[in-house]
Amino acid sequence: MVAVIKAPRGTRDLLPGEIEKWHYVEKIAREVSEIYGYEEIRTPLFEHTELFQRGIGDTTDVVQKEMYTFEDRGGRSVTLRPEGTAAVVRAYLENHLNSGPQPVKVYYMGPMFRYDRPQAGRMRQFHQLGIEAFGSSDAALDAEVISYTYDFFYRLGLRGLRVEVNSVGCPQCRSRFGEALKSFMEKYEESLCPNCRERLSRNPLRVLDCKEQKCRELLAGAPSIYDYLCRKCSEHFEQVKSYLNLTDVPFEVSGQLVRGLDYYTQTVFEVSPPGDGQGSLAGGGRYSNLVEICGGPATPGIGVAIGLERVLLALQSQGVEFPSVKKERVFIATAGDDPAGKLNREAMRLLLELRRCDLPAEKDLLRRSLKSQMKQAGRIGAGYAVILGMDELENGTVVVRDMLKGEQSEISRDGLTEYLKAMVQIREEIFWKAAEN
RNA sequence: GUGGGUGUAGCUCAGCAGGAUAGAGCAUCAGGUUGUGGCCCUGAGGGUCGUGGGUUCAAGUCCCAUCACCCACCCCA
Repeated sequence: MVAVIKAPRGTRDLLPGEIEKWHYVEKIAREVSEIYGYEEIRTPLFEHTELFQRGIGDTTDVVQKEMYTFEDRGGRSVTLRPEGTAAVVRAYLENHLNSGPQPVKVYYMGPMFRYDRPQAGRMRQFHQLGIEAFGSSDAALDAEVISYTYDFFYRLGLRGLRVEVNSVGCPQCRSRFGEALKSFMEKYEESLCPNCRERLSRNPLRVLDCKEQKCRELLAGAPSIYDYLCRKCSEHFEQVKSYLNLTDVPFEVSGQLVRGLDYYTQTVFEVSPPGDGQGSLAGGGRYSNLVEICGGPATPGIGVAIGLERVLLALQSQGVEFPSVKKERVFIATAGDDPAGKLNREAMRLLLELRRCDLPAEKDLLRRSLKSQMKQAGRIGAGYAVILGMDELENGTVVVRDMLKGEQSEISRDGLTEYLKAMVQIREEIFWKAAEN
């Protein structure tokens, strides 16, 4: 036997039993998006490599070591999207959404790809829900995006989340602050962790969220970003906080919060699950230059990306129950010998008839014994079994067995559909009422 | 890219200081006399013990390498 091929590292299959949870999360995502006025956009799963290099930033880890980049047969360098924002910006420009009514508010949901080493809540193919809003730099929009994120989590049933908000200012504020931070930290260079020494020259702001104890202690005396925000950025941040206070989002201001993607300006935020687990559930912020970087006119934008695998993990660890809406199913079984295939043909007719009437129905597909068929009916959770034998065929009847009660009765073949429809409806009402309590 | 852990049937695991045809529970399939599920009983199928080397009279059991998975770091969702 040849070896079975396994799914590539960092990818996995979502099987029946688990996929229903995804459907539920996706349903809530669409509902919240609609309520907040975001419409769906779908962009390709791969783009020209250059889009991500320019959009995300050449110096970021994502671009430097995590991209799935390859040449297609035409010699073009393409990359499996590692995140959603750059592609949405591209689509916004390419489809001239910038010359339509503003703001433009869209959401996306789908797989992203990063060549990382897999671990809990991190896959090479993972899924994000995200929103992007273009054309407005109003602080109310910042609050809206954060509120959307929180609302999505809240509706799913997640509680106790930590929402951190910060402002990294515009490029001017940032570079002034970076210099200040750098000259401060350089005084203690020998006490810094090797990583931070590296960061000081490359991207000084990143030392702010170092987890090393020593670095953290030093940071206590470090300059604050808030002393370096220009008047405009400072005012914007004040407004964001004040709008946010009008919502029920329990946020905290965190001057240490820095995000790893280069395009963020001003507002940045992150949502993490309770406890000291590092992985955040969502991260986002404002990007005032990204549209320009991608070749468009200066256009403000803001967005968030939510990691759905992590959301599922958080739901699981908080013990959130998923609603299961199961439709009643009917199983058609044939009884006794059927050498001429008469029963089987009649079962096929019944099957079609029930399905035409929107009754989910199954029949035996393995030519098994009645006993096995009943077993199968029970296994798939059929509410009713229809049993058809030679006697019934001759009498123009059929036996309907209530699989929950274990009772059965013979009814006329012609009235089967109406009978089952009525029975199923009654039972669904009972389920519905039970679910209400 | 770095570090740590794990790797025996589909699943969860046993396998005692290395020694006889590698086991259990669950799952699957078939039966428990004529056309009936969920309980019970019986039986069957299913494993090159991740892979490749090595040590040994003998390795699932020891050593090395490799791969995969898990966890953590980096970074991020």
